[in-house]
Amino acid sequence: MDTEKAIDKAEHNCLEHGVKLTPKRKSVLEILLESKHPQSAYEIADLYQQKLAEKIPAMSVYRMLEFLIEQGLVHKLASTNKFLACSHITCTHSHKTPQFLICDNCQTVNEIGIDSSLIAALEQSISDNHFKLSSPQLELHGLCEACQTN
Amino acid sequence: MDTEKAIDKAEHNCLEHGVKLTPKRKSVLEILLESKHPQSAYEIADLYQQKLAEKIPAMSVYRMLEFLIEQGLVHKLASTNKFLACSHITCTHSHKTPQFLICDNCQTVNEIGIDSSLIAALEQSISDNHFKLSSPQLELHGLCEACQTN
DNA sequence: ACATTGACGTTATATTGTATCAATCTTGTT
DNA sequence: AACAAGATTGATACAATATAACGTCAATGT
Repeated sequence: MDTEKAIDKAEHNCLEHGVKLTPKRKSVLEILLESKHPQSAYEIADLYQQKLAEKIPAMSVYRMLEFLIEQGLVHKLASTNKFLACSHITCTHSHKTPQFLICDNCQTVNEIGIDSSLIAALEQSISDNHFKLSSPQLELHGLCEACQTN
Repeated sequence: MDTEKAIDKAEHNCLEHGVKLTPKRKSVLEILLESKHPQSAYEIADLYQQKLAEKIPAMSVYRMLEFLIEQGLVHKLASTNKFLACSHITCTHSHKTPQFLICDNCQTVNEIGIDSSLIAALEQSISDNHFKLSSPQLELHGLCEACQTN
């Protein structure tokens, strides 16, 4: 994944929405783009300090993550309390239900695109229960290809 | 939902599996069965104290929850860090993928049974990504029927 | 220039969860 | 009954995650 391209896209995106991708916000996004695995807010604070030789309060990291999540640039994994850059930042297609395959062994996460007809069927099944989905996000735990063979 | 019947079933269940549903574990399960909403571990500790006029350490609550989850009697909602009794304790059919519709307004949770062919398709889509699911659990946030109209 | 707003810092505190070791209770066996 | 072994629970400490409240400063528009 091309970090630079993603950052460009993110900046463009923020401009369009009339919000600011400040240097610190950008750094946090960069850190997540360069991370192989999802990171906790405190881990991000550590990485920030390593990378920029400057301390950052966890409180600030949470605020920046909140911003990035609002802009759809970052996702939070509720099941692990960690954060990761949206892997579709550079895509043109509109974002829908994010779906994550989380490897419980090596922690890598695959943000997949489940067949949209499947999602539609799922949503139908849900609306049959008279329920109105807000932002569906599927987090599925298991083992990735590499970890299955070990 | 009939608490007593569920407790009976749970006891039977534990007997079959050669594990013990101790009085405290039973109390924790009762508390969840009688709760309208999912509860955090610390909330359960408070309810326990109210109900039994006896303090219980949070650590113990966590252990009892762990036990109850292992027995499939309780679920943990990863997205909210709360616990709830499985609403299918008294059912005879085998338990599969638990799926929760969580109302973000009133906190009620509906444990639904999504069409099994749908789940099968979802799992197919996942195995197409060379991923091996461990215990799929879907947590879907939104608004329940009652809260949509308000 | 001035007021307003947003971004960020600072501190404190709440909430959720785990590690560790001691005490107690069960159970099976002798 | 007496004992050993294991499971259960208590007690204490602490780690990890998250939010609240308030202050400062800079950017922005009027």
